[in-house]
Amino acid sequence: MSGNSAKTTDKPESILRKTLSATVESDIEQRIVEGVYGPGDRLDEEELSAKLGVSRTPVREALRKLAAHGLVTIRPRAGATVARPSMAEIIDLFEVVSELEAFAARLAAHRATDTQMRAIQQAYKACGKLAASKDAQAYFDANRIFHGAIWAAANNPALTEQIMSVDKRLAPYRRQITFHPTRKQDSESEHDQIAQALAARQQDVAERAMRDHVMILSDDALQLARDLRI
Amino acid sequence: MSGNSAKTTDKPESILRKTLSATVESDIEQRIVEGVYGPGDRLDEEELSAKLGVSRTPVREALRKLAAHGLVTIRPRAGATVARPSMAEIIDLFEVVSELEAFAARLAAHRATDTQMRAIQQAYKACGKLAASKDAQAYFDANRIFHGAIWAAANNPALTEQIMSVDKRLAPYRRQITFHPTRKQDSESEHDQIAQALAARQQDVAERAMRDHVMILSDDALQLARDLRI
DNA sequence: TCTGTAATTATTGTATACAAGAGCAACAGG
DNA sequence: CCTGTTGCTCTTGTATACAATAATTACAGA
Repeated sequence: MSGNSAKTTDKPESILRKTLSATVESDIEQRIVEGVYGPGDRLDEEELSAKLGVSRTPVREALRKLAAHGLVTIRPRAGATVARPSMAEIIDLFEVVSELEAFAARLAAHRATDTQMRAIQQAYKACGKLAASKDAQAYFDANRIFHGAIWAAANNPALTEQIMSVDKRLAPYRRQITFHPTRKQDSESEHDQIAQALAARQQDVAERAMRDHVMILSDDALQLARDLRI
Repeated sequence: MSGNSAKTTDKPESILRKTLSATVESDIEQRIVEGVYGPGDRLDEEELSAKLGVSRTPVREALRKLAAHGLVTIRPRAGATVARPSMAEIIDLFEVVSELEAFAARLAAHRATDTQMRAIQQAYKACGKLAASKDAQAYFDANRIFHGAIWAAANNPALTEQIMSVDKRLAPYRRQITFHPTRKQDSESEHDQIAQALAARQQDVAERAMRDHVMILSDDALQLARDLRI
């Protein structure tokens, strides 16, 4: 058994043999990331089990896993809620993710295969087209694909995992930004710098551009959060 | 020693209201980090529940949480085992943690309070004293305290959390190194550089020194792993 | 009306029972 | 001797029952 485990592409979401609990987890997670359940919302076990058509047991296990990832807060004997990080925590998380993404960009500049590089450039162009459009959700998704292509090109699955983990926790706050009309254009010029640096395989430039890009996003998110009194 | 583990051992996470599952989790985690259960070892639910004096339910929840942290691998319907990352995955994890620790060092150089700085220097000295000693475990612990003091001085709890998470997964491999006699001396000169840079609040130097320190550790760990055919 | 306390309620934490699939062993056939 | 199949066993996955406690409400007294 220890022989050729080969390349078990250890994807976070890889569900080879579907167990119920796995689908329950991704189901709840999706609702949180998509904003169906917002920060602070109560996650009643019975309610969820009824909604998902399973008993409390798999729901509980899913909630525990999500809590381990920081997406959900569980207070003993007081139930689970969608995590509601304080302003300070949000700042900290953005700081971490900006560093990780910057590192991913550096690695990508160094290690991206030709195929991966093409994927990045393609995702960049797709973003550009949607920047002008009114469809914020489409741009949000395209943006995610662009970043995801860079994470993949870093060729470090553990790094990707870490970034995605932190990113999920920030999803509610990033989402807000996307709906600000001016942000998309600014974001595009930043994406342009990143894409160019990567294409030229300039590690330092790519790293710095990515860090700045995420930090600007962070500033905007925080400003918005402040305005909205989150 | 099946006796009740009412003794709250050294737990970094403060548990306000102790629930059984919480203690079960840290109990299993401790056994993994301390090497009682090594990579690949099977974690039988019934066996653990008997050993810990609880039913399967809390054991299962604990295992799920540990799996979420990457410390345990769960294959559906095939049980849980202590995670056994491939060589490639170990490299990736070291790469991530070196970057995170380097970032923590940078932040610490910038943000450490005087008290925090004193704690770092104190931990550094404690390491130095133990470097010459034969007590590998004591040095291992002192080393952890030194690094922990720097993480704390970065004043970014989210970053500390990430580092600790990755660090736990690497514990079995780091542990090996500590028992290599030459490593301790080398490590000390590296610690010296880090401590000096922090004291002088030189962000760039501290960052680089820490990155190099962890990467050297990584190289040694991998060499050793290779020798031991892990 | 406000406040502190006590009973109540509702939800979580844990244990146990049952169902279902994976792994193993015995065995038949080559 | 090896190999593929078949049935059994053992562990996990899920459901449900019960216990314990946090939150809420009702109420008495100021």
